[in-house]
Amino acid sequence: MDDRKAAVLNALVDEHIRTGQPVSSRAILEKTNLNVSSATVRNDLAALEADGYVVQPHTSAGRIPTERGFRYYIDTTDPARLRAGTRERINEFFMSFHHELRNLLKQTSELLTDITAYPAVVIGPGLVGEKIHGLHLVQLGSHVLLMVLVTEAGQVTQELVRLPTAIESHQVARLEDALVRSLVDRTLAEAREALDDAPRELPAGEAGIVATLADAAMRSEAETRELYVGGTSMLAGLWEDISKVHFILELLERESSLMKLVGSQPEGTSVLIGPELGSNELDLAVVSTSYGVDVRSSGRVAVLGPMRMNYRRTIRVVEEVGEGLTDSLSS
Amino acid sequence: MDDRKAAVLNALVDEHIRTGQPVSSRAILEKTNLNVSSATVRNDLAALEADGYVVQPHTSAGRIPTERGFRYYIDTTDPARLRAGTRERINEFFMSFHHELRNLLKQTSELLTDITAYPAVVIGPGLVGEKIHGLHLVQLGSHVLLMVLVTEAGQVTQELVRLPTAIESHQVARLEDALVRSLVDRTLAEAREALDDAPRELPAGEAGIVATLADAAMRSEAETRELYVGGTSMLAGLWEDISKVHFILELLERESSLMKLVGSQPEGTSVLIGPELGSNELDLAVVSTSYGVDVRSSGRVAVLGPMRMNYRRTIRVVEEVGEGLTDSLSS
DNA sequence: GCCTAGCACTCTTGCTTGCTGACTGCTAAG
DNA sequence: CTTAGCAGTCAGCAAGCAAGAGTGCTAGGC
Repeated sequence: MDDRKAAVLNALVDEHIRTGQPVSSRAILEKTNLNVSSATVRNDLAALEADGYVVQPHTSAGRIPTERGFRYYIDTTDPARLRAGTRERINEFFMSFHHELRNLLKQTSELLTDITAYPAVVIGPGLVGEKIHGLHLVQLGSHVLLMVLVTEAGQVTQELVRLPTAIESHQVARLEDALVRSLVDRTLAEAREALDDAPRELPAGEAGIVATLADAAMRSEAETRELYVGGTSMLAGLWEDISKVHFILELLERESSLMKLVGSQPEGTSVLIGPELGSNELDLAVVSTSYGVDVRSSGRVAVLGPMRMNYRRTIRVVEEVGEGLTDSLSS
Repeated sequence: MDDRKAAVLNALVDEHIRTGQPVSSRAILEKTNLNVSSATVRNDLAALEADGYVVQPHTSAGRIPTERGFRYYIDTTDPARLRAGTRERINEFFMSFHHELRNLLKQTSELLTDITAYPAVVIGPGLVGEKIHGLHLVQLGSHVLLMVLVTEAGQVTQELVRLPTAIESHQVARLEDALVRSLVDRTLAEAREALDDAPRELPAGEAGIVATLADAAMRSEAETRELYVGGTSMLAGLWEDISKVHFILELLERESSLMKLVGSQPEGTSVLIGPELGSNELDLAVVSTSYGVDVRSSGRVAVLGPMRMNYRRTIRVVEEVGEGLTDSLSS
């Protein structure tokens, strides 16, 4: 790949991203300052086509990049510098302090989507913690309790517990006491052992309930990462085909798919396109980066769009937002 | 409105819901067992049009219901009986116990969307509680703490607190103790008064931090209802026009709009269509019902779709699911 | 050996036209 | 009040046509 071919390819991808249309040899000529004729560009295009970087949708049309063409463009083009207004907007967002964690993350996804005009995903910080730090019981119905568990790292689960027998409200406080004494400041494994002692202090009827509650606590061990999706309405305009919109919406709904796409990337920034995302023939690109420094405060932010997304700008924005979030959570 | 006109109108709406197309006089004849000719039906249709129940998209087309026509249909038609398989599916869902509150609500919205094929919304239970029941501090960064607050009713907020000075990990436990002693088991108003006493026990540097943390606790008072939206991918197929899909997606993203549409309804089942939802000329219908018995465990479940939604079935499904959720949370 | 002007060829796109079929409204009679 | 019959209207579809955009190829120039 010589210099001119590279320039032609990058100009072509740039232009295709801008217009969404096949790009003609003349358009490339206008966008570059190569001192050659359109016929020369056409020769280069033919070579690029032979190498699999571009294709022609039909004989008398311009070229559009293949997935390989996009890949080359992404790997060789520098991220854009953001306009001062945009940088300022991001800085302001993270300057003004956000009080509620969930709100911060939700609004971060909205910030990303506002600036990039693509749907955005934020994966919440890990907050993985083995030890139980707090435990609270709330009675919802005669047979139903809500048990709120807080781990040492700040992870919260709200467990529902259905009791075999009705319970009086004055018993709830006593049960809570018993559970707090036997579970708090212990890992779940340790707690299980400690359990055998706890029931002895309680009336016979309540011993069984403690066991039920403790079982519920055990179950909550699984890490549940929180996911914040913003800007789904954007995608009505991004993909022409309504069936593609449907597909992407479905993807955004399935938390597991999103985690696989975004969550399983190595630390740092990554751009994945089309087939690299698993399913073939998928007009999708995902730009993501990690935030946070230790496992408690770290997660990922991501933006997704069609393959012809504005990578230069989007990558920059995602990185800036990732840094802002890092500062907010761990400085 | 005589009997035959009512029958004609209801048959027309039924058929329009089924096909989405304008309904001709002949089609109505085939769907009803009226012993009249199509010309008679045409006369009735002309009368219904004069009364504003139906309109003709163009001269030589059948009729489609107006918003008033839909309203009449909804108010006079009985909900459908569900197929045994569907009823069983709902029962099974609520029989198998769900351990995590957030999961239960999320999956309930998915159940609704699965059965009805429309997007669904679940508004979480109130869980409003004034008194602070638990408080936990977690250190995220040198200047950032995460404070988890649990109210008496089980409501959880995760407050981020930025400190003016760096903090050592051994101080966190002491701060937590101080806050627990002064805030737990008090309402936020009472806590504010109690605050003046707490700092005396602590080293000078930490007194200011306690004040900062207490301020954060005060701020979290605002009730934050949780919203679970499922089945957004459905709407790619429900509305023809992509700009409508865009509009509805936007609506589903704005929690405030959803709360206004769904949350502000009186207890029981309600069906709102088009203009009744605020903005005019809006092809939208919302079927919702309340669940739970007291303020702690009660919220709403809702389904939304185009005005030509299958009301008879949808109303039934929403009500059954609402009842199931009520049992799960408050029996 | 690389570049370029010129030209023939291809294929999409948009427009027009005409036709068919679906419904209605109206009229006059039962 | 109902109905048979008929004329009138309009959307939807397909075919045909012209214009325009863009390429590939060839032959000649540096």
